[in-house]
Amino acid sequence: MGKGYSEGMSHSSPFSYLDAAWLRRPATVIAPELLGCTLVRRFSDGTCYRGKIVETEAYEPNDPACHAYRRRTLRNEVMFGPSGASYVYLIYGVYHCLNVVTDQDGVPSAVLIRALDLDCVPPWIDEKQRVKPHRVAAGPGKLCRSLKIDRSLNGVSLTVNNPLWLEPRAERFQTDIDTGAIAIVQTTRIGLTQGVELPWRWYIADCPAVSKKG
DNA sequence: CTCACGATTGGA
DNA sequence: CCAATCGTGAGC
Repeated sequence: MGKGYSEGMSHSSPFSYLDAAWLRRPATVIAPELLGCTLVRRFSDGTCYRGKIVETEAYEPNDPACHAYRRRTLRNEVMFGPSGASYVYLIYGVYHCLNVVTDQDGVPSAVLIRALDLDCVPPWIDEKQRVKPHRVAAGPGKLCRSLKIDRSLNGVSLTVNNPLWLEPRAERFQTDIDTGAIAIVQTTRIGLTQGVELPWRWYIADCPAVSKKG
């Protein structure tokens, strides 16, 4: 079995990242493949925080739960654009959610990043959250809060040294997937009122950083 | 132009 | 179980 990540990476390590070509496929294909990959958050001072993606959901055209289901609007604009951009929106007037825009230009689709296993807890995280470090980014809203992701990052290109980008699976993680040492679970999405039956949520089994339910 | 509601979360 | 909190967009 091959690595599965040679395509779409602009260069070999250490500066490789998941580029627009790699992301130019259906969200339901990308979502499970993003598990084990790394989300990097880079601040203007150069500081970077990394988190392993442990839970994702796919949103596609003709999917009633997709923000772009009805029509193109100001908010969902970026979902209609080319792959490799971020789609960040405000939910319940309180939290932000981060998506990765996927598929061909003109095909509105995205993968929601629902949970991360952070490499370290950022200093601005309050004492209360620190008690359970691997729960700090367990959930799409918490994830954005932990990495200071808001709508100012909507539509940014996910390329190295930008505020956000994605890095491929570590070799060890891929091996563990191939041997079955690590299992991926597929189930229905969370918190929806439409498209509830579609099994488009994926997460790493037995991972403490995965958001509740399922 | 209005207003009901949401891909959530944490506290009662 | 329920409130917080506000941008969005469907419908009038």
